[in-house]
Amino acid sequence: MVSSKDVAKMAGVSQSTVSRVLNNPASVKPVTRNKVLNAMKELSYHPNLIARSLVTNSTRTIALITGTLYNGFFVETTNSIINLATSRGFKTLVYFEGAMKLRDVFDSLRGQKVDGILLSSITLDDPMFEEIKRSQIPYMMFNRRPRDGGNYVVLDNLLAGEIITRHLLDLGHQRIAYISGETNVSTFFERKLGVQKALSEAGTSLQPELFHVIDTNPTDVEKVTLKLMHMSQPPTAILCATDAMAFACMDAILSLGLRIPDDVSLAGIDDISMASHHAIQLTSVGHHKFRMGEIAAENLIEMIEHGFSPDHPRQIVLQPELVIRKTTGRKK
Amino acid sequence: MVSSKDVAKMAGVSQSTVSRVLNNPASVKPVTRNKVLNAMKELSYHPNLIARSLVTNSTRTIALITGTLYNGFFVETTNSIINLATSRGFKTLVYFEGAMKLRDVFDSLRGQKVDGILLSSITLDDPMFEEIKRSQIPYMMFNRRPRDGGNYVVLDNLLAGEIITRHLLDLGHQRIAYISGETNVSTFFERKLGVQKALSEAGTSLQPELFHVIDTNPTDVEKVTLKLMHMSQPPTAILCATDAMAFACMDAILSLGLRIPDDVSLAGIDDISMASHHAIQLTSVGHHKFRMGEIAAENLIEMIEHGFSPDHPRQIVLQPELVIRKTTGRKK
DNA sequence: CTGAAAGCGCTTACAG
DNA sequence: CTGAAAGCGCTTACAG
Repeated sequence: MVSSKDVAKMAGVSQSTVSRVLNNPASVKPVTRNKVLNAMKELSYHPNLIARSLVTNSTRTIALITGTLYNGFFVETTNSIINLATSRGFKTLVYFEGAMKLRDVFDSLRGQKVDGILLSSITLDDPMFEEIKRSQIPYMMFNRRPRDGGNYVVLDNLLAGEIITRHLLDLGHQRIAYISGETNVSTFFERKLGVQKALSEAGTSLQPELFHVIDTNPTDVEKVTLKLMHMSQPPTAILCATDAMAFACMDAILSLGLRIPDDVSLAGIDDISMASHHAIQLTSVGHHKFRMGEIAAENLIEMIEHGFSPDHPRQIVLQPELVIRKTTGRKK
Repeated sequence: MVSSKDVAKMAGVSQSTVSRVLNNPASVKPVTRNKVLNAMKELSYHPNLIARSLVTNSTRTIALITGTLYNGFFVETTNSIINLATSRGFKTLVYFEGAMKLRDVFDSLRGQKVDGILLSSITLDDPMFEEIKRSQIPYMMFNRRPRDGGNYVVLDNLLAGEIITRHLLDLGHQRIAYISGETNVSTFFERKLGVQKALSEAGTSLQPELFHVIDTNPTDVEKVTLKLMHMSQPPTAILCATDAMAFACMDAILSLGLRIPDDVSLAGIDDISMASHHAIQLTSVGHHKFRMGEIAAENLIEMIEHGFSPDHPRQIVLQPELVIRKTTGRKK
C-alpha cells in the first residue's frame, strides 16, 4: 500500500507537507502543492482514513440502529437518513434491531469511535439509555423514546391514537378492535393511551376481547386478525397500531373473502407511502411530510459539528394528520 | 479514554499481555488473565478498534452499495445482507446508488479499508469494474453484472423475460406493452432480450409505440402508463421490467378507474414479497426463495476469510419461476 | 511556508 | 508464559 511517506519521497518534501496539502492546502506554496498533488496522482495514493481517525479521534461515521425494513416506516427513515448523512459527508453503519443485543451493538460502537448514533430501537425503561448518555457520544432517538429525557424526534403518538379512533367512532363504529405491539415501547404505549382516551370520551372503553398486544410480525398479525373475524360477533372496525401491521391485517381480511370497508373497516397509524397506493388506500394518521428521518439526522449532525449539552435535550414532537382514504366506512 | 496501557498498569502487566487476553486468551496464565479481565471491567475498557485495524489491516466491515429502497427488491436484499453480515460478525456500511458517484464511493472505501464490497449498482460497461478488480478488495456483485467476468449472483434475466412474456402470449395478448429501465444495465438489457425472444418465437415483435425505456422512478412509470392507456388502441397487457415499476403502473391504471386484469393485464419481474399481498396479487417471475442477498453476502465473506482467485470468478445464476396471480387474465 | 519529532492505541515478532 | 521495542499511517504542535 502506498502511504504518505511514499508520496513525500517522490515529491521531495516531508510527510507533514503531504498531510497539509490534504487538510489545509492553502497553507502550502502552490509550487510545492502541485509537486505533491502530482506524486499523489502518479502513485494513485488514497489516504488511510483509519490512521487519520486514530489521531483525529473522529471517523465521520454515524451508526443507525433501526427497526426491521419489513416495516415500511423504517424503509422511509433509513432511506432519508442515509441520503442526508451521505450528502453531509458522513458514512452510515447500519444495525437492525434484534440481530444483535443493543448492549453488544453499543459496546462495538464505542470501540469503533462512531461520531454519533441514531436509534429507533429503545424501550420505555431501557437500561441502555443511561449508558448511551454516559458515553458522551452524540445521539438522537427517533420514532421511539425512553420514559423521560434524552434527544428525540417522535410523532405525538397519543394524539395520533386519539384522532384515528375518533374517526372510527364518528363513522358509527362501536365494536372497534385494536391490535398493538408490546407496550413497553413508547409508540405503542402512547398510541394505546390515545385510543383509550377517545373511547372513554365517547363513553365506552377498550374491550378486552377486542384488544390484542402481539409481536408486530405479519404472521402474528394475520393470526389475530383471523381470530377476531371468526368471533361470533366480530368487530366492525379494526385499528392497527402501525400501517405495516394494517397491511398484514388487510391481507388476512381479504384472504377470508371479506371486503374492506363493506364488511369491516381498517385503519393504521404512520401514513407510510404505500398507504396511498390505489390498490391499498389505507386510512391512516401520520406525519409523512415532516420527514422524521431527516430531522433526526440533521439534528445529530448539528450536535456532532457544533457540540451539545445534556442539559438542553432536543425533543421534537411532530403533529399527526388524519388521512381518510378508502378502508374506513360508515358502520352498516 | 481508557486504553490498554491503563489496563496494563492497573493489572500490573505489560500492554502485550492485555492484548493477548483479548486476542489469544489461552496463551496467558489464568491468574494473570483474571487480573487483566478484572482491570478491564473496573475501568470499563473498550478496545479501540480503529487502532487495531491500523495494525491488523482488517476492519471486519463490508460496504453495501445498493439501489434505492423505494424498490422493494432492494429492501429484501439489504435486509438479508445486513442480517447475514451481522451474524458473521461483520459491520455493514451502506451507500445508496446515486447519492454519490460510484467512483467517489469507491475511493472512500479504499481509504476506509473495508474488507469487502457488495454491489448491485454497476452498469454493463462500467469503467469502475476494472478499478474494483485492480483494487484487490474482495467483492461480489448482485442483481446486476458487467458485460463479462467478475463475481456475481444474478437471476437468469433473459429467461425471466421470456417466461413472463410467453405467459402473456399464452393468454392471447398481442398488444403487449413493455416498460423497461435503461438498457445499459444488465437486468434491463437481458430482460428485454428475453421479451424479444418470446415475441419473435410467437411470430411477432416489440412494437416501438408499446416499448418504453424510462427512469424507473414511480412518477415516470405513471406518466408512461397514462400515455399508453390513452392511446387510440391501448395495449391489452403491460409488462414492467420490475415489480416495483409494476406497482407504480398499477397505481396509475387504477387511478384511471380501470380494472386489472379485466381492462388490462399487468405483470412484473422479481417476485418481491409485496407482490403476493391480497390487495396486489401481482403475476410475476422471480427467485424469491433463493435469497439472492444471502448468497451474495455468504460468498463475499467466504472470499474474505478464505481468499479468492480472480481466475476462478464466482458466477451464480438463479433460475426464475413463474408465479401466476390475479393481475393477468385472458385477452377479451 | 516547511520539516523533525512525538504520539494516537493497538499488535506482533523477538527474546527470554 | 511474559515484556520491551518497533511499527501501522496518519496529524499536530513546535521551531525555524
